[in-house]
Amino acid sequence: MTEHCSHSDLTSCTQPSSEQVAIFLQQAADLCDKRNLRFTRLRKQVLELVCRAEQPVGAYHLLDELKQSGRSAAPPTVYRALDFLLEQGLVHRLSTNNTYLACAHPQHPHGAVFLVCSECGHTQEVHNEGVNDELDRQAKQFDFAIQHAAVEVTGLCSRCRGS
Amino acid sequence: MTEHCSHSDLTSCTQPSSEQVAIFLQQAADLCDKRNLRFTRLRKQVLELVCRAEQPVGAYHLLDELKQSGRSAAPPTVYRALDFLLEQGLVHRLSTNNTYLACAHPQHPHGAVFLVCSECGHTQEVHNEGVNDELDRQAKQFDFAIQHAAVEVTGLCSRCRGS
DNA sequence: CTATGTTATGTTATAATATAACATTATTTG
DNA sequence: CAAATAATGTTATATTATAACATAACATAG
Ligand SMILES: [Zn+2]
Ligand SMILES: [Zn+2]
Ligand SMILES: [Zn+2]
Ligand SMILES: [Zn+2]
Repeated sequence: MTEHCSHSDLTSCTQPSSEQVAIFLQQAADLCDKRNLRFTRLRKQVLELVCRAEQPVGAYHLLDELKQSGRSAAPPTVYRALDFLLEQGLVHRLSTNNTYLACAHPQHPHGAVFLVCSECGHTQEVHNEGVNDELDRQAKQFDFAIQHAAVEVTGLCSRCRGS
Repeated sequence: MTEHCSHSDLTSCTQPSSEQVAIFLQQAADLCDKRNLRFTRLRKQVLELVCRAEQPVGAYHLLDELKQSGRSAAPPTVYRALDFLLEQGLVHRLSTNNTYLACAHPQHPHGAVFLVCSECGHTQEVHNEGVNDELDRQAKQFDFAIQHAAVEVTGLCSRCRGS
């Protein structure tokens, strides 16, 4: 049904093993190669930081990490890298809390639903065709051409409810 | 099916007639009364500005308008009023473009879908039970307790596509 | 392998959005 | 009225993001 994806067992790229991160970065490199785009050291570094984060991270958090790594970095450094990664579908941006997270399935474009815990920040990326179909239907009814759907659900994860 | 609502003919409170605005403000006053909350002059003024706006407006735009009206105003002035109106369900906040718009159906709480034109800014509030049901189902599957769902669809309205 | 154009990054400054903290005023309640 | 509570005023600052221009790295043609 979908093409092979090393992350097919994951609903999110957060908290992956080192090996999973390595595979993810290689996939990103391949994808950029295929599109004749440069997967530069900076872009790779930012993607790795996003990928290794336990939760979606803010741009200035990434900036701090870049600086700590010894690299010269200012806000445009990280925002430009993030913009590139967003355009290529390698990361998502959560507008409800201004954070970024690695995409669980960068191979194919998709509308995603994010379940964002307001307590611990843990965020689950899920792909829900029912929601997408319903939004498509709704858009058609209003003669509206969808460019991007941000579906961000805030609430409490099971762990934070202790249940 | 739903209780009476003077806005039942509207999918959004933007671009209403003066009379519709007046009715809306009266409803807001009644609602605050019922909840034993103060619908102060500032809160009323901010709600009216949001309601009269042709499109969702930013906080600093509202701030400018407040200043122009002669009132002493600083950022907290408008953010506090907006926070109150948000809590009471009288306005919505769009996190994708940091704007605020009057709620089309403040009488009953609801999950809403917003169709936001990226060209002209025109925004349609629609209530889609299919989306809500699907999100509820998805949340249950992950044992996730929804607090708020932000469903913001960016795209081009029919007018901006010239079709 | 240079010259030249293009893409990416460095750097400084600033814009846009939002909140903290504390003083003052208005409103409610006893 | 006095005391408590709620709302607003005021100043400063935090957070998020972009503009503008300089430099460096890379690609491609001659
Ligand atoms: Zn994704
Ligand atoms: Zn949690
Ligand atoms: Zn509404
Ligand atoms: Zn439009």
